[in-house]
Amino acid sequence: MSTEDHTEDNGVPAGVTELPAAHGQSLDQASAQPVTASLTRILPEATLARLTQYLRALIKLKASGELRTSSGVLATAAGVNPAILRKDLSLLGSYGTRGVGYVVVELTEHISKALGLLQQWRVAIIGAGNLGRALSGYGGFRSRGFEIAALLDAAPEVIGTTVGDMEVQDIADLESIVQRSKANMAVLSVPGISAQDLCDKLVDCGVRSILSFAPVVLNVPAGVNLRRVDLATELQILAYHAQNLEA
Amino acid sequence: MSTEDHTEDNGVPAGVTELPAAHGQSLDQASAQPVTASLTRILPEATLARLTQYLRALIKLKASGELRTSSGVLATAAGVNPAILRKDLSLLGSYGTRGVGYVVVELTEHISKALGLLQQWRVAIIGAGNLGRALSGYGGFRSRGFEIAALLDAAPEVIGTTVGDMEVQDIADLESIVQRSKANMAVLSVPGISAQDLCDKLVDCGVRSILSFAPVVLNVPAGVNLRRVDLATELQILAYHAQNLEA
DNA sequence: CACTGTGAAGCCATTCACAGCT
DNA sequence: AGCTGTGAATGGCTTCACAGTG
Repeated sequence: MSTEDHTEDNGVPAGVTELPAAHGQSLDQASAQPVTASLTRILPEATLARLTQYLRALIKLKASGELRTSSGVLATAAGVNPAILRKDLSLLGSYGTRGVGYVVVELTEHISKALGLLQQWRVAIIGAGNLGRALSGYGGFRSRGFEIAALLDAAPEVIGTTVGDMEVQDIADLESIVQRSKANMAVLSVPGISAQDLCDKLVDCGVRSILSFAPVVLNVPAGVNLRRVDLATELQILAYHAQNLEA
Repeated sequence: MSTEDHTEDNGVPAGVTELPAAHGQSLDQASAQPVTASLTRILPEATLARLTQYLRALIKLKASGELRTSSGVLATAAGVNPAILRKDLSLLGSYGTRGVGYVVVELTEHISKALGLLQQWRVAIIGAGNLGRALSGYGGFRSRGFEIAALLDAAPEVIGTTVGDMEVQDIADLESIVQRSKANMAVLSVPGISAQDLCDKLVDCGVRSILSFAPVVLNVPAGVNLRRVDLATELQILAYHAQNLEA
């Protein structure tokens, strides 16, 4: 219905974390890594953001028929420098061949596995305003293992309408809907004023990973992953740089 | 028309930068800062993100009638620790009073000034899909010095319709519209496939600050500010942490 | 010979702890 | 007495440069 909703592939970085996280393990860097070792240990946040970019770049390369690639090519495609790409990948294990490079499909799989994209994630979208609708129609999710499990809103005139192929359900039934739909992630695209309350409810019914677009500081118990994207913040940071560019 | 579009105040951090920027000045930390010194010198990206949070917290405090505050209170409201808040503020100058704290309105102004929010920014939104519409209706922008200057799209059935109080204009006329509307910032909420082309056009007609939601790596000449927010990346990072939380 | 994998160096950001004011 | 402002210490991430290897 319009130009947008960048349904395609490739893209880019983002947020500051927010994970009060108390990851169980304290040791990483175990001595032996017998290759293809399943558990990847803790990856730095910055590395994670870049891995998603490599993944996009790889998918593009595969689509254009490339079988192999190198840190130089991949780095350019992902907009980073080759050294850090190699360092990032080395944190996952040694999946390249010296003097040659990386096998596209192989590397794609290793990164997907490390990121946890081999399992299907079910996302409940809380708030069916424009942002919520944009998200529920965003092709980039479905194509990467994220299934929209439910779409909720509080406004009577919105509840019961359909967005894409999803019916908007009543936010009042959040707990039962989340349980029934087996959602294990949630996106909060609601006004700041209701965000904390809904966040608490999500946590109560077992959701441990939440992406919030609400412009408020949210408190979550340890063990819950919270990421926030703040649109006004983005523009403000841009304004700062714009101001400083002016002669 | 629904629950979302968090029109209110407070909110949170976000993105990884992307500024190939070749900021003129190399010196900062000049010796004397005669207070209220106009030019703030380069602020670290991480500090910028937090400053926007402090600003939100301050606006809330003001709204609830507080005249003064302290690093402890503000830090809690912004979700950071007091030490880094003080360090951040000290980069702007010494606007607090030892033993007392900060005057809310005064600090608000200093931060606004540092961020470049005292001038009016005019934002062209490129792409009037759900995301573009969500952004153009986002109250948090207008209330912070960001005026929506224009809303463009390519789809014939969308051009000419109104969104809020804005008429959607034809993206084919981008150059003239940007010039006439005096837009000095742009938001790209278009499909990845058209993003680079539109980005180039924006740069051509003088826009030097761009916030992109398109899931592609964009190339811009030095001197242009580009920030990117990638929704799929956010979920993927969350997936990683979710996977690692699972016992 | 080309390209990966990685120790070491360098840089940036956060935290600590306390001196300096009011 | 209390809270700011900041040097010093710490920790994490990035870049460098090269040894290792097919």
